Amino acid sequence: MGQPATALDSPCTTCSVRELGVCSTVLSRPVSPAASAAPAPRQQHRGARARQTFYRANDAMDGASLLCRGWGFAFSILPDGRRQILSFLLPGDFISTVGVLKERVGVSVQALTDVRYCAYDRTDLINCIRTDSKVFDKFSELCNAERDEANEMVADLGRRTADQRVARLILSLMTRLSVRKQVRDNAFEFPLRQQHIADATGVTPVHVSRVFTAFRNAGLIEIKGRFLKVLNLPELRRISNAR
Amino acid sequence: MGQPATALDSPCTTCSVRELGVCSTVLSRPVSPAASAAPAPRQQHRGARARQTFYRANDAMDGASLLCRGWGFAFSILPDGRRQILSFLLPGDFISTVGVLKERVGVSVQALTDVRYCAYDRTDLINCIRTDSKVFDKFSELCNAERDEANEMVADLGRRTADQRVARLILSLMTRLSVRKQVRDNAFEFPLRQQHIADATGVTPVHVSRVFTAFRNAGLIEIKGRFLKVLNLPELRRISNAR
DNA sequence: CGGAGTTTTGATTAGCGTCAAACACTGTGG
DNA sequence: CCACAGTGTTTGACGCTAATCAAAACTCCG
Repeated sequence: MGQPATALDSPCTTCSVRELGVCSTVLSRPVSPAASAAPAPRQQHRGARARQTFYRANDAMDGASLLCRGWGFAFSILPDGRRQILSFLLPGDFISTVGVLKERVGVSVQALTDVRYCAYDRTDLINCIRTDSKVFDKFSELCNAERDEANEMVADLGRRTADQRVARLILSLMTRLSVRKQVRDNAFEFPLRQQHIADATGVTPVHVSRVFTAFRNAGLIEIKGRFLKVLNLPELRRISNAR
Repeated sequence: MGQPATALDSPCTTCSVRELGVCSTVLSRPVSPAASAAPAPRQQHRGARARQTFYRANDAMDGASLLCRGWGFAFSILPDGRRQILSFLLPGDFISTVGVLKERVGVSVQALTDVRYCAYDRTDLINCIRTDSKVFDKFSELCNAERDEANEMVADLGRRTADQRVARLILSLMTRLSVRKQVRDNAFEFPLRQQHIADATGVTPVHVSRVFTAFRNAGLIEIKGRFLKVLNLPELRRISNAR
């Protein structure tokens, strides 16, 4: 509900340039020759404070958004009020890929840290996707990747133990951050509360604490400040696939 | 591995006409005037016997397929061999919507009953999607629906009890069949074995049996032959959302 | 230093898995 | 028509995973 601070509304110099990975680069600068007909979609930067829910399920989204800075997560709320986190969003991620195509989506999005995101004009964006075959391909690829992740998540929740799910979440975040060059020495920023992990892996916060304690005692991970360090990567990998 | 019987290879008169719902109609006959430039994608009908796995994870798919007749399911196999069913496929469903765009997908597809499906040429189909805005919209809509279902499934597996998941699966199938006019008097074809339900809901077959027994004893459902009848719809709905 | 949010720990219990055996259903060949 | 095999379902006994409840400890910030 609260308005983002003015500092967060200022232009974002990093967005659409390099750091966000391929998708934003492709979108902001049409790369194929045939694309000159389609101008880059109009964009507008916005910010949100940590803990702020900046998209609500079934609210009209005025545009398709790309996360520029900070972490977020997409979630849905069950009728009884419990929360299921569907995905964590890292810089460069679209806030729901298929949401690009649709005004109203059934998920909400909350900022985990202070974030900045870039809202593209939907019409422009769809136009761009349809006109530029490179963008079309890129976009299909993103849809596929998102679907693959959703399938992975279904398999995890349906078939794996709490230990495995937590291990896989850690590894999955590490891999994604690694692509973004944000892992050094097996350590990376980790702004998640145990409640978030619980809501993503389908267990209770209490049990997440026990799993973490077990992992720590086994010398697998170390958490200091808002950083997580993997101390025994092979073993964590083994656990994540075990059984 | 076995070749489908010749009867299954004969032309499918129902496909692409009416019964499959909007998607095939749109795809087989471009509806918007602007679409005359894009011919309907080439298509080829094929069949598979019940239990046959007719697409294997990461095999090259020669085309994007639409299920014409019979039931199937998409699944993935965990490293330890266990199976997670990702979705049940009913006549008119695309076999993985995003798979339309990609040659190799990470899921396998098996026939639940004898099936007939229609393989569209991928290049033609993508062309059609890009050229005809109605098809593009329809396709986006299908992607969105598929993503919504995946999200629902994540929430179910992460947050609901076995009773709820089974109830929701039954209701979800009933709703989808209802749209296809294949529900009469709250009863519908039900070719699933309890093993399938177990693999879809993330429980064991033994427990599925217990849930079914409980539902039967409570006068909620009745299973005869390969048909399922819902006897107390409001109560089944209540259970599916309870807690 | 106070207070809210978060994590840890312990005790108990519910839900579901595992194992094993019995039972039912269907189609096959004699 | 029956025997039999193969597949699928039901039932019981028991054990383990993770939920629940409750309290204490710890952290972060004002």
